[in-house]
Amino acid sequence: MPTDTTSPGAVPGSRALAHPAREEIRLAGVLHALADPMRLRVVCRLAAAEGELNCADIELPVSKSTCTHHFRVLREHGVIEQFYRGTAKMNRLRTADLETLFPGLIDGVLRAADLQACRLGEE
Amino acid sequence: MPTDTTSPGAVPGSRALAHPAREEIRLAGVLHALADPMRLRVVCRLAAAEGELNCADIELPVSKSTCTHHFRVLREHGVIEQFYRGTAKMNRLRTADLETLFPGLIDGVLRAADLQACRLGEE
DNA sequence: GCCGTAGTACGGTGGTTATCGTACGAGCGC
DNA sequence: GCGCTCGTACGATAACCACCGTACTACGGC
Repeated sequence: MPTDTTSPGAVPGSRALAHPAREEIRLAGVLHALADPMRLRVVCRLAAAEGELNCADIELPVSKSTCTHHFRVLREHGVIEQFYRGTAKMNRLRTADLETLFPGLIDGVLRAADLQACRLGEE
Repeated sequence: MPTDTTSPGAVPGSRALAHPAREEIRLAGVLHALADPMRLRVVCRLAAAEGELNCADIELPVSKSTCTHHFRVLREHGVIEQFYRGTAKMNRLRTADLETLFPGLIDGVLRAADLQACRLGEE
């Protein structure tokens, strides 16, 4: 059932990554993926960047392997899309899919995250 | 730091339940609380009821003790408010608090849950 | 071909969670 | 008081999760 696509932007010949198809994305899964401060931060950065971002560009205060883990959770629950470009792994929010399935949800979460960051002395 | 209140509507003499104060509620906690199908269902029911609901009125396909557990998670993360009335335990969404902290968030989640329920041949 | 950089895979650890069953406590009605 | 209903507390279990380190693979440049 997992549908993988060699995403547009991926260099041909790169290994493919499994992504859930749009109709396989579940609300509970998305909420679970967002319910972790580390992952929430990733999503905020991606949203702010409005495009694709290298894994390494989003510095997290955890080890490389934990980092890989969080990105995988986000991908497997349909929140982000990942593909390889050379040695780098690029990440992009699945804005269109999420907006179609759950209109306004991600925006709401991002706004809430911003508000909370302000309330608690930034960061 | 946990602030408990004998909620308005509680019968005096009832045991009190600990609730987080508004400023203690965290986005990640709320998302975590919502990231479970069982709890999501509870929240939807409460929202539809637009008022307080008995624990037993929200039938869940799990045992009584598991039920207690889920309600506690929702309360401890600031999503619902609970108080005793006689032998019954009443539940109410903390709509005002959540709307102040994260405007639009709960509505977004509820709308998303509705849409998904429709998409997957209802419930 | 060799090296560096980016990320993965694997195995492990400690903590949390969802679930249950059984035994108990608190009010209500008779 | 007695029994009913509603919910709790406790103990157990199995699954899962966040995190780590180490060993590995893939690609690009020299």
